[in-house]
Amino acid sequence: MRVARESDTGLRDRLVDVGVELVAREGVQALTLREIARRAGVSHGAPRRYFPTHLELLSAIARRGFDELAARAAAAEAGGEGTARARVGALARVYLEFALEKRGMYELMFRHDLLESGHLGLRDSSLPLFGRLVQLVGRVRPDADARLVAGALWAGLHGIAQLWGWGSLQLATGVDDFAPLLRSALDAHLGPEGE
Amino acid sequence: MRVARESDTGLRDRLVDVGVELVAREGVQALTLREIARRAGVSHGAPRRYFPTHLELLSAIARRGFDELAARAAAAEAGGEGTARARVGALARVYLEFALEKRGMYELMFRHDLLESGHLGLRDSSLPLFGRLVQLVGRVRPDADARLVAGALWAGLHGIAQLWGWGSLQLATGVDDFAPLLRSALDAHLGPEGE
DNA sequence: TTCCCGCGTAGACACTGTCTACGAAGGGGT
DNA sequence: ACCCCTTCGTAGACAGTGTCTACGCGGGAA
Repeated sequence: MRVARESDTGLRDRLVDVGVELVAREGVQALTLREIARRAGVSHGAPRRYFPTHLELLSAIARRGFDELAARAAAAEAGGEGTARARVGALARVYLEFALEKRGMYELMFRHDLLESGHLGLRDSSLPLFGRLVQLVGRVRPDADARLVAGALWAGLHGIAQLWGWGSLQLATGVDDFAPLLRSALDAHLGPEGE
Repeated sequence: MRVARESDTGLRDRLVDVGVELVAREGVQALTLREIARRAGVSHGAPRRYFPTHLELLSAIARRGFDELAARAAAAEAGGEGTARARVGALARVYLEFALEKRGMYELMFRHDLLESGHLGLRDSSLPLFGRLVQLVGRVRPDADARLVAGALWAGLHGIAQLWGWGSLQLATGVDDFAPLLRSALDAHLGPEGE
């Protein structure tokens, strides 16, 4: 049996670490199997023992992203007071900030062609998050179908993240800050701020 | 000089034709330079004379998508009567139907990493379309900043197209038809249907 | 005829992901 | 103490990719 020393993280985790670092620094297209192996200091065949396929390694990297997003959302909710409306706003802001701050990772997380078909991150991390959103939306707008409104709101956030992320919305709308767009989306789906 | 016979489309157009056909049939990942050349019946080096780089060929293919989307939108508007609200709804429906009917093409059109950095399609085809959307939105909601509302609405449509396109929204919301989501988004940004 | 030039061919190169055979290292059972 | 055996990483092959370069064919122009 192999004894695990304290600083011995194991190759599996090291590969994912390298991937997270790499996608943050150079983007999705840099996440080559061989490049990750190189930066981890092992041969190009080594990852195969832990990740039978390139997609599985990418999926493991993406899961880190989903986990961090969930953690950020949890942290935002931990400072617990405020109206439901304000909480949705905080959640949305966290979401957009994550997407725009960690662009490469966000892109990876939503590149379904690069991830295992199981939609890993969604079921494990995003669904609870979406459930929480539904819950809050239901409290803000008891009149409407909360899942529908939450779904449309999520789509709006995703669209803003994506389109803003590479400049289309700046070009189209002429604004240079995404906050007004976020406010517009929130007002639209939840009603104006003052309730 | 070379005489152009009637059935002689020229290799350049034939390559783009093959690409459009291929992306519709097999998806973005099938749009290999060599595969396109193969299906066009030429050697793998031939495309290079017309498209110095793979990205330029993909961009030419994507432009066809932008053009068709613009054409569909124009056709929808040609049947000219109806309130501004109804026109926005028609435009939105056209957009979503295009995105979900021609999934591969839509994916290509918004894969900025595969397109020339000039964002060709946007400036030439999408921007006029967006301008028209702004115009209509301004008529529906004279109170608000039309560009902001139109931007948020476009983001919502894009998000629905993307997330619905690979099943996330179905999974999250539990519905199996995107029409309610579209209606929810339209109602949110434009106010309920009955004006 | 002879030249030239547009157009496509064919091979090389570095790179990718996957597969397979191999070797080093170390603990457990006898 | 010895051997075996499992674990883990190495190294090479293979088919495929995008790009680059040298080459040849073929038809209009001089």
